[in-house]
Amino acid sequence: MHVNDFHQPELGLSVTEAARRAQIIGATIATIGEHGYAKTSFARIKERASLSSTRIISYHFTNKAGLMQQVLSAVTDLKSSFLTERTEGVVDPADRRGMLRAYIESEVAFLGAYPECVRVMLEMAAHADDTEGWSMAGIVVQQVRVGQLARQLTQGQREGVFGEFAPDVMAMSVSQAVDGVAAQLAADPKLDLETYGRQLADIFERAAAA
Amino acid sequence: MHVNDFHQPELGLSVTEAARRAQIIGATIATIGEHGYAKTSFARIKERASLSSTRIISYHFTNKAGLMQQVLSAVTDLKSSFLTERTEGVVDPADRRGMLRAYIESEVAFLGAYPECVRVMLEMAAHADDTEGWSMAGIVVQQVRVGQLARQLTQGQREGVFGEFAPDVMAMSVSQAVDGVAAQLAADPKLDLETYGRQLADIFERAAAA
Amino acid sequence: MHVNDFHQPELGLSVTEAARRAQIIGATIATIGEHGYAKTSFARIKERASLSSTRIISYHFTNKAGLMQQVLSAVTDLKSSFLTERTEGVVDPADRRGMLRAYIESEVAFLGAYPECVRVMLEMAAHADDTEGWSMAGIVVQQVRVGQLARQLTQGQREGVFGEFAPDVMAMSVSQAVDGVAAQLAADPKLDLETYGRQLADIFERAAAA
Amino acid sequence: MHVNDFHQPELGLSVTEAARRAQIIGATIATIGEHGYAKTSFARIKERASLSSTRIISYHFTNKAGLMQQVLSAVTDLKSSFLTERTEGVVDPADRRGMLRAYIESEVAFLGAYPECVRVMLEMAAHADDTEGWSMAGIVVQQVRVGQLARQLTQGQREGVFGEFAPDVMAMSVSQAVDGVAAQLAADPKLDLETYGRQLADIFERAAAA
DNA sequence: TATGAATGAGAGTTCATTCAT
DNA sequence: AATGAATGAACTCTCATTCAT
Repeated sequence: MHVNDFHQPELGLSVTEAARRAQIIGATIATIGEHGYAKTSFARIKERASLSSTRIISYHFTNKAGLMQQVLSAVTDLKSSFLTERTEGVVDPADRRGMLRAYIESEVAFLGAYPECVRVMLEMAAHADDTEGWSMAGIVVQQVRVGQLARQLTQGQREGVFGEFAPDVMAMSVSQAVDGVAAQLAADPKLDLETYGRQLADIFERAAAA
Repeated sequence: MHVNDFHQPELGLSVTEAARRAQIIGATIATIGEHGYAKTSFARIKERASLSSTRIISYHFTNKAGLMQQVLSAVTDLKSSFLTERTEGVVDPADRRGMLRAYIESEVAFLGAYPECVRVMLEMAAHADDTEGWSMAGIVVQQVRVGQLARQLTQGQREGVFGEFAPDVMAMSVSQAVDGVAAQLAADPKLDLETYGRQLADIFERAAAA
Repeated sequence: MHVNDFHQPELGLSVTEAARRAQIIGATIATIGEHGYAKTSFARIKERASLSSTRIISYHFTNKAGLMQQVLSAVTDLKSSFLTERTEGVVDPADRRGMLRAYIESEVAFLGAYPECVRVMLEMAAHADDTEGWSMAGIVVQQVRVGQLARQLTQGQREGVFGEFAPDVMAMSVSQAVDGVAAQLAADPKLDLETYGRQLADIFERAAAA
Repeated sequence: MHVNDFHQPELGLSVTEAARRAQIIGATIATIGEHGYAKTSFARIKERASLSSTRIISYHFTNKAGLMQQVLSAVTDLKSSFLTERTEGVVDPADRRGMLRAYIESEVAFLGAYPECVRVMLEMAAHADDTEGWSMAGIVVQQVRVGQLARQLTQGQREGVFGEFAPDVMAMSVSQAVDGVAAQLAADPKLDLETYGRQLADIFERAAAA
């Protein structure tokens, strides 16, 4: 799956509902990625998608909230399919240490693969309260992931693989550290993410070690 | 020094330049704290400060950017004086482990003492590119702090107090984890910050240990 | 073609894009004509065009600059078509003396026919630097005309029809004299333009004579 | 007399009423000269004169109109003294042809000597109706001069020195041509004014010749 | 499936001026 | 001779949305 799945249809042709929506969503992602959420207006999206008027956006989506909601799910879906594709079958779910490392490294890898989407998620989380009417259901997915990580950690402690620490605090720290890489990457796009991911995993492996 | 130093003078009275500015800055902080940066307009600030018109804000500050700049320094100053007051003389600078713990715990303590200010700093960092023309000098101060932490860690490694890890990655993780607490606190204001701070320090102490 | 091509549609009716634009442009011309450029605000235009709000102006034109640009071309077009209509075929282009006279008299005639438009051109030239972003392409058209006149004069000199003088200085003087008539007319609307034009042509004919 | 008679007193020192007024008037002239009348606000004048607040301008002048009035007389006085100084005793008032040439050449010379002042006069004439309440008494002076020229021309015709033409039309043309040089000079500051003035005088001399 | 036309609300900013002292 | 503080009015422009067809 590629982010470029959201893109311009042949110009002038009438397009199916679905394609138009995808096109607009794609343009919105690109716009947020470049200018940030706050400067992402219908007008700007219109330009990026080469639409004749903003009216067509209002037509396909009930609301700005509605559009954003869909943008969020698109990005979230992309991420979760990326992660399952990358993790599934690779690591033994019973291997707690391996799961921790896999969590960190795959998150960092996603960052490298779709920095634009990461920016979008961060921006949307930061502006969650902008318009009333769009729940952060997508963001919640993230929190679920953090919750899962916490549970894995707790389990690992019971099994004696991990030492003593507050599992939820550790999970939060891991999650935050990963988010921090995004900022780092934005500042320096040439950052070596593989190394960075490994070093991050090293750190938290030692922190969690028995 | 308290955040409440910024407050309403008697209504209708003419007030000194400095007092007015402080009042407006205080109202701005409160407004950002409650509604977020994006919804912080002159109109809203006016209401909170019980001013007769927004015009008076434009009178005392060259710009919206100018106002925000000053808000940022106010908050930054408050934080740095809080931290020095709390850390100075308490910990031996040569005690690397102690410094790491002190860093984390004092940051978390600040969070508990001035949650509003933390919100402001986060919001402003997120909207740094909103209006061109206001440098994020204040935010840079933060980055300086992270840099100092990284140097402390490196030094500790040379002295054999700390183990092997990438100091800058560790420093970033610590900083991010601390920021994460802010979100945590916003979600659950009854969060026991002292415990949380200790647990966080524990985690990173183990991660850094020789 | 008449300036009154720009005018009010029935009130309250929805109108085509083109008609609205023409209406707004017309109202703008009238407003500049009456109050001058500096006092021509969207609000005043709105009133003259009987619009419900100034918002509709921003809707149809990207900018104030954009509107003014279009006003300028409207007026310029009007003038150039007036002039060609009046000069074309009437004077033999090889008759240099006749061309000089035709230039002066037709310019003065335009002044009489569309004093409002002349005011607009003068005002806009005077405020060319008001808002950055609108090139004075229309004004340049004027300069082109002066350039053409200069060339005609030079040619006439070569042919021995005209005497010795600096052609560009002469052309500038002619052009300026014509502009001066506008002010004269504004001060005394009953001024006999035909006579005035003839006298002006007489003067420059003698000045240019061999 | 120099335009720089209007200028900054020693900073910080209390200054006499007259000096302050001159300083402000000088700053206003400079500001109009550089930015044009429309962009000449109290704020801009304040900056150029290095005043602490615009309030001081309101203090020394009843009005914006009042200030402009005085600016106008300052400039007008400067010009008329320049002209008398240059013309007086040089040309025999009975020498009509000489007077015509002197008129043109001295006006052009003034232009070269004080381009800033010329800009001011042109700008002010163009915005004569900006603020109600300031008569263009100064501009009228100009018109008086044109009137005098017209009378000289008429007299010259009676004496047989000049040919047949409408004296007021000729006078207006001369006056306008001279103003045109200002624009020319603004476009190309290296323009050779002496030559230009002579050529202009040549043209009108021929136009007026018997 | 898509448009054309319009809209109300609100934004920040600049302006010359005035009431005090 | 000068200031500090404040002000009301007007400005252009952007926003997401809606009524028609």
